[in-house]
Amino acid sequence: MTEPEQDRLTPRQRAVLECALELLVAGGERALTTAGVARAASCSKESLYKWFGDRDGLMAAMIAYQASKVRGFADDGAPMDRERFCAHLMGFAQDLLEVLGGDQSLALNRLAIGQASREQSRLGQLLVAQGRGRIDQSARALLEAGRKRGFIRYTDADEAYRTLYGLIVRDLHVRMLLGEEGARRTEKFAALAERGVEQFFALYGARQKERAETA
Amino acid sequence: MTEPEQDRLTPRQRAVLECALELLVAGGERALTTAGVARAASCSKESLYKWFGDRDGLMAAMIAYQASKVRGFADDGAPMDRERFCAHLMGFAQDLLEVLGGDQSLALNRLAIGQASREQSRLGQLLVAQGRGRIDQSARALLEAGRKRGFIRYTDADEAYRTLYGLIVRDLHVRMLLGEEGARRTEKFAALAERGVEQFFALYGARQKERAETA
DNA sequence: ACAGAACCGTACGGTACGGTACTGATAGAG
DNA sequence: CTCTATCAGTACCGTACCGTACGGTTCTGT
Repeated sequence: MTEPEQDRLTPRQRAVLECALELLVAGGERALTTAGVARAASCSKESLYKWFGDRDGLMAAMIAYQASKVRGFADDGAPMDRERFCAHLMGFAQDLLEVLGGDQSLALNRLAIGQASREQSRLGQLLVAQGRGRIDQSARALLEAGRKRGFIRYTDADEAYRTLYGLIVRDLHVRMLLGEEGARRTEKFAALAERGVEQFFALYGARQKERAETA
Repeated sequence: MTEPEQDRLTPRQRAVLECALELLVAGGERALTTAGVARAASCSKESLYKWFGDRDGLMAAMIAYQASKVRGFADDGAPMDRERFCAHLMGFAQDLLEVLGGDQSLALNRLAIGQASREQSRLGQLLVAQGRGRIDQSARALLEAGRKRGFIRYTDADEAYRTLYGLIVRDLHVRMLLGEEGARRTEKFAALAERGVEQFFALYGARQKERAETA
């Protein structure tokens, strides 16, 4: 838990998880069989059970492994004008859309959602905590950096972030999860990101006077 | 297709679909077996296959049937002041959250998302078209009624509606689909709806002068 | 009353998968 | 060289489920 999941895995195990992810992306949960993973990764089923316990353990390891790839934004305290802050927000928005619309993210979210009804399975919690948690933290740091410099105003950081998220993503994530064809037009992500950030500034942007004070 | 799905179904068949929905809600897709549905609904498997073709046909019928329950808003041209329009929007927002957070909606969305990877299955498309289509149409009618009366302004109705949706739902739908505990606090839906509508007015509300002109 | 259809309950074939056990190969240590 | 630990590959078992078939029962129209 405390140490990164990657350090607990040998390179061989990581390669196996990569193969499992490819399988999941290609064919959904039905294709994620223990025999199929073993065959695709050229390892024995016995090793799978030795390393990951059971099929649920394998799926959990896949989620944790994939989440460990996500890297975030950290406020380095460097000077940043309003242009750069806006560009950072736009970059975050586009990254968010591209992550959510990525093959592996969609496949893992579908997997976790499909398992959400089973009471004993905690894949959903795991995905939210490991995957989304990092993105959220990154975005919160970015918002806080903008607030400290007077570009935006809010009292509740969580509220502001969720609004930003809603303005960027809207119902696109669920539509992509449902497999709607028109939802994954990645070439439109930039325009969607720009509009979302504009609307966010309209709601949370500091006024001219306040901006002038801090400038 | 053209006629409502309810008319194509006998009361017996609707009762069977209700039982199947209960089963799905209780235990997820794993619990939705043909034998289980037959046992729960006190009908034979043979009848299931006679009525719905196969298991996929049964699931599609469940989605269409559930979608046929949704009723929408129709602009009757009645006089409506700004207060009533705002109340209508709030009602829509809260209804939306309650529908999306309902047991049966979550179960069916999980089912459709779980099947989304299978190429030949079109449950996702069906759910979007049948279920969400009605909600969208209702909301668009409501927004257009408000625009005609000068309470809100927009050029792209679709864009405005998607913004409203994003401000209301944010990432709540996916979090509920993933089974996150804190996401389904239904007692907070009213507050969420109010905040979303307020922010929507901040973005799309007509200005005082324009409102005065049309009053 | 009676024929035919619809239907319930159950049983069965075929298939697929999760998990376990076994065998042989390989590589490093002493 | 030998011993040991690890792992790939395979065979196997129990279970679950889809789809079909069949006997018996209820409903319906004449």
